[in-house]
Amino acid sequence: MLKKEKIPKVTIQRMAVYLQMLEELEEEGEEVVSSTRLAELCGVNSSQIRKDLAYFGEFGVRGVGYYVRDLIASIKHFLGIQKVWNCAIVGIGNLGRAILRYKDLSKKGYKIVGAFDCDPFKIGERVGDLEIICTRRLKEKAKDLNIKIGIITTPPNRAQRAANHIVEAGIKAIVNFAPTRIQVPDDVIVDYVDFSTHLIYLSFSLSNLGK
Amino acid sequence: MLKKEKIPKVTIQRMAVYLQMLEELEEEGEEVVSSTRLAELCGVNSSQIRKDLAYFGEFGVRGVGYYVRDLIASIKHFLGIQKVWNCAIVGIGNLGRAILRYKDLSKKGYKIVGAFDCDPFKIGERVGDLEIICTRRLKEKAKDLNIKIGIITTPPNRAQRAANHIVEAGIKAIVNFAPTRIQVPDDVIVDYVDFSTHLIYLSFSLSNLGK
DNA sequence: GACTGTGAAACAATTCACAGCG
DNA sequence: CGCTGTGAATTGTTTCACAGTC
Repeated sequence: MLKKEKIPKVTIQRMAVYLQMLEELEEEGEEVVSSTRLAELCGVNSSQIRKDLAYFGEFGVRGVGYYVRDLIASIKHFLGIQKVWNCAIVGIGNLGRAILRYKDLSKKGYKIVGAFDCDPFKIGERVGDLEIICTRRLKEKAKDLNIKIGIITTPPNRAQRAANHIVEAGIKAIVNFAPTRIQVPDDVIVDYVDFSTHLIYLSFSLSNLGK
Repeated sequence: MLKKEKIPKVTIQRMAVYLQMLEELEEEGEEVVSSTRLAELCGVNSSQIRKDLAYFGEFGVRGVGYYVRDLIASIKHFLGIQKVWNCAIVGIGNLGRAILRYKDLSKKGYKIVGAFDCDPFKIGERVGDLEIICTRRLKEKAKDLNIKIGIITTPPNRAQRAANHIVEAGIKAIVNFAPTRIQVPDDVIVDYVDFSTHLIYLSFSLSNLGK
Protein backbone atom coordinates (compact mmCIF):
# COMPACT_ATOMS: atom_id res chain seq x y z
CA MET A 1 0.00 0.00 0.00
CA LEU A 2 2.67 2.43 1.05
CA LYS A 3 4.53 3.76 -1.98
CA LYS A 4 8.31 3.64 -1.93
CA GLU A 5 8.53 7.41 -2.35
CA LYS A 6 9.73 9.23 0.75
CA ILE A 7 6.89 10.90 2.61
CA PRO A 8 7.71 14.42 3.75
CA LYS A 9 7.67 15.22 7.43
CA VAL A 10 5.12 17.99 6.94
CA THR A 11 2.74 15.48 5.41
CA ILE A 12 2.90 13.29 8.51
CA GLN A 13 2.37 16.30 10.72
CA ARG A 14 -0.68 17.38 8.73
CA MET A 15 -1.95 13.81 8.80
CA ALA A 16 -2.06 14.10 12.59
CA VAL A 17 -4.10 17.26 12.24
CA TYR A 18 -6.54 15.70 9.78
CA LEU A 19 -6.97 12.80 12.16
CA GLN A 20 -7.73 15.16 15.04
CA MET A 21 -10.33 16.99 13.00
CA LEU A 22 -11.88 13.80 11.62
CA GLU A 23 -12.33 12.50 15.14
CA GLU A 24 -14.12 15.71 16.08
CA LEU A 25 -16.35 15.34 13.02
CA GLU A 26 -17.10 11.74 13.96
CA GLU A 27 -18.12 12.81 17.47
CA GLU A 28 -20.47 15.34 15.92
CA GLY A 29 -22.03 12.52 13.94
CA GLU A 30 -20.74 13.50 10.49
CA GLU A 31 -20.48 10.48 8.22
CA VAL A 32 -18.98 11.97 5.08
CA VAL A 33 -16.60 14.86 4.49
CA SER A 34 -15.19 16.40 1.31
CA SER A 35 -11.58 17.48 0.96
CA THR A 36 -12.85 21.05 0.62
CA ARG A 37 -14.68 20.97 3.93
CA LEU A 38 -11.87 19.24 5.78
CA ALA A 39 -9.40 21.69 4.28
CA GLU A 40 -11.42 24.63 5.60
CA LEU A 41 -11.48 23.18 9.09
CA CYS A 42 -7.77 22.47 9.08
CA GLY A 43 -6.78 25.72 7.42
CA VAL A 44 -5.10 24.20 4.38
CA ASN A 45 -5.71 23.92 0.63
CA SER A 46 -8.02 21.09 -0.44
CA SER A 47 -5.65 19.57 -2.98
CA GLN A 48 -3.06 19.47 -0.25
CA ILE A 49 -5.27 17.01 1.56
CA ARG A 50 -5.83 14.90 -1.52
CA LYS A 51 -2.10 14.91 -2.31
CA ASP A 52 -1.20 13.99 1.26
CA LEU A 53 -3.61 11.08 1.28
CA ALA A 54 -2.36 9.94 -2.12
CA TYR A 55 0.99 9.03 -0.54
CA PHE A 56 -0.80 6.22 1.26
CA GLY A 57 -3.47 5.08 -1.17
CA GLU A 58 -6.96 5.95 -2.37
CA PHE A 59 -9.53 6.44 0.33
CA GLY A 60 -12.22 8.64 -1.19
CA VAL A 61 -15.26 8.14 -3.36
CA ARG A 62 -15.52 10.37 -6.42
CA GLY A 63 -18.60 12.54 -6.37
CA VAL A 64 -19.07 11.87 -2.65
CA GLY A 65 -16.03 12.51 -0.48
CA TYR A 66 -14.50 10.48 2.33
CA TYR A 67 -16.34 8.29 4.83
CA VAL A 68 -15.22 9.75 8.15
CA ARG A 69 -15.11 6.53 10.13
CA ASP A 70 -13.26 4.62 7.41
CA LEU A 71 -10.77 7.39 6.82
CA ILE A 72 -9.94 7.57 10.54
CA ALA A 73 -9.30 3.84 10.57
CA SER A 74 -7.14 4.01 7.45
CA ILE A 75 -5.05 6.91 8.75
CA LYS A 76 -4.50 5.24 12.10
CA HIS A 77 -3.48 2.11 10.30
CA PHE A 78 -0.90 3.61 8.01
CA LEU A 79 0.50 5.93 10.68
CA GLY A 80 1.02 2.87 12.85
CA ILE A 81 -1.10 3.96 15.78
CA GLN A 82 -3.53 1.13 16.18
CA LYS A 83 -0.99 -0.38 18.54
CA VAL A 84 0.27 1.23 21.76
CA TRP A 85 3.69 2.88 21.94
CA ASN A 86 5.45 2.79 25.29
CA CYS A 87 7.30 5.94 26.32
CA ALA A 88 9.65 7.00 29.11
CA ILE A 89 9.92 10.48 30.58
CA VAL A 90 13.33 11.66 31.73
CA GLY A 91 13.25 14.68 34.03
CA ILE A 92 10.34 14.92 36.44
CA GLY A 93 9.88 18.65 36.97
CA ASN A 94 6.75 20.70 36.37
CA LEU A 95 6.50 19.84 32.70
CA GLY A 96 7.29 16.16 33.22
CA ARG A 97 4.55 15.93 35.82
CA ALA A 98 2.07 17.74 33.58
CA ILE A 99 2.74 15.21 30.82
CA LEU A 100 2.44 12.28 33.26
CA ARG A 101 -0.98 13.55 34.31
CA TYR A 102 -2.12 14.09 30.73
CA LYS A 103 -4.63 11.25 30.42
CA ASP A 104 -5.56 11.68 26.75
CA LEU A 105 -2.20 10.38 25.59
CA SER A 106 -3.27 6.80 26.12
CA LYS A 107 -6.39 7.41 24.03
CA LYS A 108 -4.06 8.41 21.24
CA GLY A 109 -1.99 5.26 21.48
CA TYR A 110 0.89 6.40 23.67
CA LYS A 111 1.54 5.14 27.16
CA ILE A 112 4.08 6.49 29.59
CA VAL A 113 5.46 3.46 31.37
CA GLY A 114 8.54 4.89 33.05
CA ALA A 115 9.39 8.11 34.95
CA PHE A 116 13.11 8.80 35.40
CA ASP A 117 15.08 11.47 37.23
CA CYS A 118 18.59 11.70 38.62
CA ASP A 119 17.69 13.72 41.72
CA PRO A 120 18.02 11.37 44.73
CA PHE A 121 15.31 13.32 46.58
CA LYS A 122 12.79 12.50 43.87
CA ILE A 123 13.65 8.83 43.40
CA GLY A 124 11.01 6.59 44.90
CA GLU A 125 8.34 9.29 44.88
CA ARG A 126 5.07 8.29 43.22
CA VAL A 127 3.50 10.33 40.41
CA GLY A 128 0.18 8.97 39.24
CA ASP A 129 0.71 5.22 39.19
CA LEU A 130 4.42 5.38 38.45
CA GLU A 131 7.36 5.48 40.79
CA ILE A 132 10.26 7.77 39.90
CA ILE A 133 13.32 5.69 39.05
CA CYS A 134 16.99 6.69 38.85
CA THR A 135 17.94 7.64 35.30
CA ARG A 136 20.94 5.33 35.48
CA ARG A 137 18.51 2.41 35.55
CA LEU A 138 16.88 3.44 32.27
CA LYS A 139 18.85 0.92 30.23
CA GLU A 140 17.79 -2.04 32.32
CA LYS A 141 14.17 -0.86 32.48
CA ALA A 142 13.86 -0.02 28.77
CA LYS A 143 14.01 -3.69 27.84
CA ASP A 144 11.55 -4.89 30.51
CA LEU A 145 9.08 -2.15 29.74
CA ASN A 146 9.53 -2.26 25.96
CA ILE A 147 10.13 1.48 25.74
CA LYS A 148 10.21 2.84 22.19
CA ILE A 149 10.19 6.63 22.70
CA GLY A 150 12.11 8.78 25.17
CA ILE A 151 10.78 12.16 26.29
CA ILE A 152 13.29 14.65 27.68
CA THR A 153 11.88 17.20 30.12
CA THR A 154 15.04 18.03 32.05
CA PRO A 155 16.60 21.48 32.37
CA PRO A 156 18.70 22.31 29.30
CA ASN A 157 22.06 21.56 30.95
CA ARG A 158 20.92 18.00 31.72
CA ALA A 159 19.39 17.28 28.34
CA GLN A 160 22.50 15.85 26.71
CA ARG A 161 23.07 13.45 29.58
CA ALA A 162 19.44 12.37 29.45
CA ALA A 163 19.82 11.81 25.71
CA ASN A 164 22.94 9.70 26.31
CA HIS A 165 21.04 7.46 28.72
CA ILE A 166 18.20 7.09 26.24
CA VAL A 167 20.55 6.20 23.38
CA GLU A 168 22.45 3.78 25.66
CA ALA A 169 19.16 2.08 26.38
CA GLY A 170 18.72 1.35 22.69
CA ILE A 171 15.76 3.71 22.24
CA LYS A 172 15.65 5.13 18.71
CA ALA A 173 13.24 8.07 19.03
CA ILE A 174 13.36 11.15 21.26
CA VAL A 175 11.10 14.12 21.88
CA ASN A 176 13.20 16.86 23.42
CA PHE A 177 11.34 19.55 25.38
CA ALA A 178 14.55 21.04 26.78
CA PRO A 179 15.43 24.30 25.02
CA THR A 180 18.75 23.07 23.67
CA ARG A 181 20.01 20.88 20.83
CA ILE A 182 21.25 17.40 21.58
CA GLN A 183 23.78 15.22 19.72
CA VAL A 184 22.77 11.64 18.98
CA PRO A 185 23.86 8.90 16.51
CA ASP A 186 22.37 9.04 13.01
CA ASP A 187 19.98 6.17 13.59
CA VAL A 188 18.18 7.98 16.41
CA ILE A 189 15.40 10.39 15.45
CA VAL A 190 15.00 13.55 17.50
CA ASP A 191 12.02 15.89 17.38
CA TYR A 192 12.12 19.19 19.24
CA VAL A 193 9.24 20.84 21.08
CA ASP A 194 10.33 24.29 22.02
CA PHE A 195 7.91 26.78 23.45
CA SER A 196 10.19 29.79 23.08
CA THR A 197 10.65 29.10 19.37
CA HIS A 198 6.91 29.53 18.96
CA LEU A 199 6.83 32.70 21.02
CA ILE A 200 9.69 34.13 18.99
CA TYR A 201 7.86 33.40 15.77
CA LEU A 202 4.75 35.17 17.06
CA SER A 203 6.52 38.21 18.43
CA PHE A 204 8.52 38.56 15.23
CA SER A 205 5.33 38.37 13.19
CA LEU A 206 3.66 40.96 15.40
CA SER A 207 6.63 43.29 14.99
CA ASN A 208 6.51 42.96 11.22
CA LEU A 209 2.82 42.94 10.36
CA GLY A 210 2.18 44.18 6.87
CA LYS A 211 5.81 44.04 5.77
CA MET B 1 17.97 46.93 7.35
CA LEU B 2 15.20 44.42 6.94
CA LYS B 3 14.67 43.62 3.27
CA LYS B 4 11.16 43.83 1.86
CA GLU B 5 11.26 40.17 0.85
CA LYS B 6 9.03 37.90 2.91
CA ILE B 7 10.99 35.90 5.45
CA PRO B 8 9.97 32.24 5.64
CA LYS B 9 8.61 30.89 8.87
CA VAL B 10 11.26 28.15 8.98
CA THR B 11 13.95 30.81 8.89
CA ILE B 12 12.54 32.51 11.98
CA GLN B 13 12.30 29.16 13.73
CA ARG B 14 15.90 28.34 12.91
CA MET B 15 16.90 31.83 14.03
CA ALA B 16 15.58 30.93 17.47
CA VAL B 17 17.72 27.81 17.44
CA TYR B 18 20.85 29.68 16.37
CA LEU B 19 20.23 32.16 19.16
CA GLN B 20 19.93 29.37 21.71
CA MET B 21 23.17 27.82 20.57
CA LEU B 22 25.01 31.15 20.39
CA GLU B 23 24.03 31.86 23.99
CA GLU B 24 25.45 28.50 25.01
CA LEU B 25 28.67 29.30 23.15
CA GLU B 26 28.86 32.68 24.84
CA GLU B 27 28.52 31.05 28.26
CA GLU B 28 31.38 28.74 27.36
CA GLY B 29 33.47 31.80 26.60
CA GLU B 30 33.62 31.42 22.80
CA GLU B 31 34.13 34.78 21.12
CA VAL B 32 33.98 33.84 17.45
CA VAL B 33 32.13 31.14 15.54
CA SER B 34 32.10 30.17 11.87
CA SER B 35 28.94 29.24 10.01
CA THR B 36 30.38 25.75 9.63
CA ARG B 37 30.82 25.25 13.36
CA LEU B 38 27.43 26.73 14.23
CA ALA B 39 25.82 24.59 11.53
CA GLU B 40 27.30 21.44 13.04
CA LEU B 41 25.98 22.30 16.47
CA CYS B 42 22.51 23.09 15.15
CA GLY B 43 22.37 20.18 12.76
CA VAL B 44 21.92 22.22 9.57
CA ASN B 45 23.91 23.07 6.46
CA SER B 46 26.33 26.00 6.79
CA SER B 47 25.05 27.94 3.81
CA GLN B 48 21.61 27.65 5.32
CA ILE B 49 22.85 29.75 8.19
CA ARG B 50 24.46 32.30 5.94
CA LYS B 51 21.33 32.53 3.79
CA ASP B 52 19.09 32.86 6.84
CA LEU B 53 21.20 35.66 8.24
CA ALA B 54 21.30 37.36 4.85
CA TYR B 55 17.58 38.08 5.13
CA PHE B 56 18.41 40.52 7.88
CA GLY B 57 21.74 41.98 6.86
CA GLU B 58 25.45 41.28 7.00
CA PHE B 59 26.81 40.30 10.37
CA GLY B 60 29.95 38.31 9.68
CA VAL B 61 33.58 39.10 8.97
CA ARG B 62 35.10 37.37 5.93
CA GLY B 63 38.00 35.16 6.82
CA VAL B 64 36.99 35.21 10.49
CA GLY B 65 33.40 34.28 11.17
CA TYR B 66 30.83 35.86 13.47
CA TYR B 67 31.50 37.55 16.78
CA VAL B 68 29.26 35.61 19.15
CA ARG B 69 28.27 38.48 21.41
CA ASP B 70 27.53 40.84 18.52
CA LEU B 71 25.55 38.26 16.61
CA ILE B 72 23.39 37.51 19.64
CA ALA B 73 22.64 41.20 20.01
CA SER B 74 21.84 41.58 16.31
CA ILE B 75 19.53 38.58 16.23
CA LYS B 76 17.68 39.71 19.33
CA HIS B 77 17.31 43.09 17.79
CA PHE B 78 15.84 42.04 14.48
CA LEU B 79 13.64 39.37 16.03
CA GLY B 80 12.22 42.07 18.28
CA ILE B 81 13.11 40.46 21.59
CA GLN B 82 15.15 43.12 23.31
CA LYS B 83 11.86 44.31 24.75
CA VAL B 84 9.54 42.28 26.97
CA TRP B 85 6.36 40.73 25.55
CA ASN B 86 3.47 40.35 27.96
CA CYS B 87 1.47 37.12 27.70
CA ALA B 88 -1.73 35.72 29.19
CA ILE B 89 -2.42 32.07 29.89
CA VAL B 90 -5.97 30.82 29.46
CA GLY B 91 -6.68 27.47 31.12
CA ILE B 92 -4.89 26.77 34.39
CA GLY B 93 -4.56 22.99 34.46
CA ASN B 94 -1.37 20.98 34.78
CA LEU B 95 0.22 22.40 31.67
CA GLY B 96 -0.82 25.98 32.42
CA ARG B 97 0.73 25.71 35.87
CA ALA B 98 3.91 24.20 34.46
CA ILE B 99 4.27 27.15 32.10
CA LEU B 100 3.52 29.64 34.88
CA ARG B 101 6.31 28.13 36.94
CA TYR B 102 8.75 28.12 34.04
CA LYS B 103 11.10 30.88 35.13
CA ASP B 104 13.36 31.02 32.09
CA LEU B 105 10.65 32.58 29.95
CA SER B 106 11.34 36.00 31.39
CA LYS B 107 15.04 35.63 30.59
CA LYS B 108 13.98 35.14 27.00
CA GLY B 109 11.87 38.29 26.91
CA TYR B 110 8.42 36.89 27.63
CA LYS B 111 6.45 37.60 30.78
CA ILE B 112 3.21 35.99 31.83
CA VAL B 113 1.17 38.74 33.40
CA GLY B 114 -2.28 37.15 33.53
CA ALA B 115 -3.67 33.71 34.44
CA PHE B 116 -7.25 33.06 33.34
CA ASP B 117 -9.68 30.21 33.84
CA CYS B 118 -13.44 29.87 33.73
CA ASP B 119 -13.72 27.37 36.60
CA PRO B 120 -15.25 29.23 39.59
CA PHE B 121 -13.38 26.95 42.00
CA LYS B 122 -10.05 28.09 40.60
CA ILE B 123 -10.79 31.82 40.43
CA GLY B 124 -8.98 33.71 43.14
CA GLU B 125 -6.42 30.98 43.69
CA ARG B 126 -2.81 32.13 43.59
CA VAL B 127 -0.25 30.50 41.32
CA GLY B 128 3.24 31.91 41.71
CA ASP B 129 2.66 35.63 42.05
CA LEU B 130 -0.49 35.72 39.95
CA GLU B 131 -4.10 35.34 40.95
CA ILE B 132 -6.37 33.32 38.67
CA ILE B 133 -8.94 35.58 37.05
CA CYS B 134 -12.22 34.73 35.32
CA THR B 135 -11.71 34.38 31.57
CA ARG B 136 -14.63 36.74 30.97
CA ARG B 137 -12.49 39.53 32.40
CA LEU B 138 -9.72 38.96 29.86
CA LYS B 139 -10.84 41.83 27.64
CA GLU B 140 -10.74 44.40 30.43
CA LYS B 141 -7.42 43.10 31.76
CA ALA B 142 -5.71 42.84 28.38
CA LYS B 143 -5.62 46.62 28.04
CA ASP B 144 -4.38 47.30 31.60
CA LEU B 145 -1.72 44.64 31.41
CA ASN B 146 -0.70 45.36 27.81
CA ILE B 147 -1.06 41.71 26.80
CA LYS B 148 0.24 40.92 23.31
CA ILE B 149 0.19 37.11 23.20
CA GLY B 150 -2.45 34.66 24.39
CA ILE B 151 -1.54 31.10 25.38
CA ILE B 152 -4.32 28.51 25.30
CA THR B 153 -3.86 25.57 27.69
CA THR B 154 -7.48 24.54 28.09
CA PRO B 155 -8.94 21.13 27.27
CA PRO B 156 -9.69 20.85 23.55
CA ASN B 157 -13.43 21.44 23.87
CA ARG B 158 -12.79 24.80 25.56
CA ALA B 159 -10.12 26.00 23.19
CA GLN B 160 -12.42 27.76 20.73
CA ARG B 161 -14.11 29.69 23.52
CA ALA B 162 -10.73 30.66 24.93
CA ALA B 163 -9.70 31.83 21.46
CA ASN B 164 -12.86 33.90 21.16
CA HIS B 165 -12.09 35.68 24.42
CA ILE B 166 -8.54 36.34 23.29
CA VAL B 167 -9.66 37.74 19.95
CA GLU B 168 -12.34 39.84 21.67
CA ALA B 169 -9.63 41.29 23.85
CA GLY B 170 -7.84 42.58 20.76
CA ILE B 171 -4.87 40.23 21.10
CA LYS B 172 -3.38 39.36 17.71
CA ALA B 173 -1.19 36.34 18.47
CA ILE B 174 -2.05 32.97 19.99
CA VAL B 175 -0.09 29.87 20.94
CA ASN B 176 -2.53 26.98 21.13
CA PHE B 177 -1.48 23.97 23.20
CA ALA B 178 -4.92 22.37 23.01
CA PRO B 179 -4.97 19.46 20.56
CA THR B 180 -7.57 21.00 18.27
CA ARG B 181 -7.73 23.63 15.54
CA ILE B 182 -9.25 27.01 16.29
CA GLN B 183 -10.94 29.51 13.99
CA VAL B 184 -9.85 33.14 14.25
CA PRO B 185 -10.00 36.24 12.02
CA ASP B 186 -7.30 36.60 9.37
CA ASP B 187 -5.40 39.26 11.24
CA VAL B 188 -4.76 36.99 14.22
CA ILE B 189 -1.74 34.68 14.03
CA VAL B 190 -2.06 31.22 15.55
CA ASP B 191 0.80 28.85 16.21
CA TYR B 192 0.11 25.29 17.36
CA VAL B 193 2.14 23.29 19.87
CA ASP B 194 0.87 19.77 19.78
CA PHE B 195 2.64 17.01 21.60
CA SER B 196 0.76 14.18 19.95
CA THR B 197 1.72 15.45 16.49
CA HIS B 198 5.35 14.97 17.47
CA LEU B 199 4.72 11.53 18.88
CA ILE B 200 2.90 10.51 15.73
CA TYR B 201 5.80 11.68 13.59
CA LEU B 202 8.24 9.62 15.68
CA SER B 203 6.18 6.47 15.78
CA PHE B 204 5.55 6.67 12.05
CA SER B 205 9.27 7.09 11.44
CA LEU B 206 10.06 4.13 13.67
CA SER B 207 7.54 1.98 11.81
CA ASN B 208 9.07 2.90 8.47
CA LEU B 209 12.80 2.95 9.08
CA GLY B 210 14.76 2.25 5.97
CA LYS B 211 11.81 2.58 3.60
C1' DG C 1 44.21 31.51 3.73
C1' DA C 2 39.81 31.39 5.63
C1' DC C 3 35.39 32.39 5.81
C1' DT C 4 31.38 35.29 4.41
C1' DG C 5 27.76 36.62 1.13
C1' DT C 6 25.23 35.43 -2.88
C1' DG C 7 23.79 34.25 -7.66
C1' DA C 8 22.69 30.02 -9.97
C1' DA C 9 21.31 25.17 -9.81
C1' DA C 10 18.96 21.59 -7.71
C1' DC C 11 15.46 19.95 -5.12
C1' DA C 12 10.97 19.96 -2.65
C1' DA C 13 6.32 21.32 -1.66
C1' DT C 14 2.10 23.49 -3.00
C1' DT C 15 -1.45 24.78 -5.97
C1' DC C 16 -3.80 24.53 -10.31
C1' DA C 17 -6.69 22.48 -13.51
C1' DC C 18 -8.94 18.89 -15.37
C1' DA C 19 -9.65 13.93 -16.69
C1' DG C 20 -12.06 10.17 -14.73
C1' DC C 21 -15.39 8.06 -12.07
C1' DG C 22 -19.51 7.07 -8.93
C1' DC D 1 -23.11 16.74 -11.43
C1' DG D 2 -19.72 16.62 -7.72
C1' DC D 3 -15.77 15.33 -5.89
C1' DT D 4 -11.50 12.53 -6.03
C1' DG D 5 -6.95 11.63 -7.84
C1' DT D 6 -3.08 13.30 -10.34
C1' DG D 7 0.05 15.18 -13.96
C1' DA D 8 1.74 19.82 -14.96
C1' DA D 9 2.82 24.48 -13.53
C1' DT D 10 4.15 27.23 -9.97
C1' DT D 11 6.15 28.66 -5.99
C1' DG D 12 9.36 28.09 -2.27
C1' DT D 13 13.62 26.22 0.04
C1' DT D 14 18.08 24.25 0.26
C1' DT D 15 22.49 23.43 -1.39
C1' DC D 16 26.36 24.36 -4.35
C1' DA D 17 30.16 26.84 -5.82
C1' DC D 18 32.84 30.63 -6.06
C1' DA D 19 33.80 35.73 -6.21
C1' DG D 20 34.88 39.08 -2.82
C1' DT D 21 37.30 40.67 1.23
C1' DC D 22 39.33 40.82 5.74
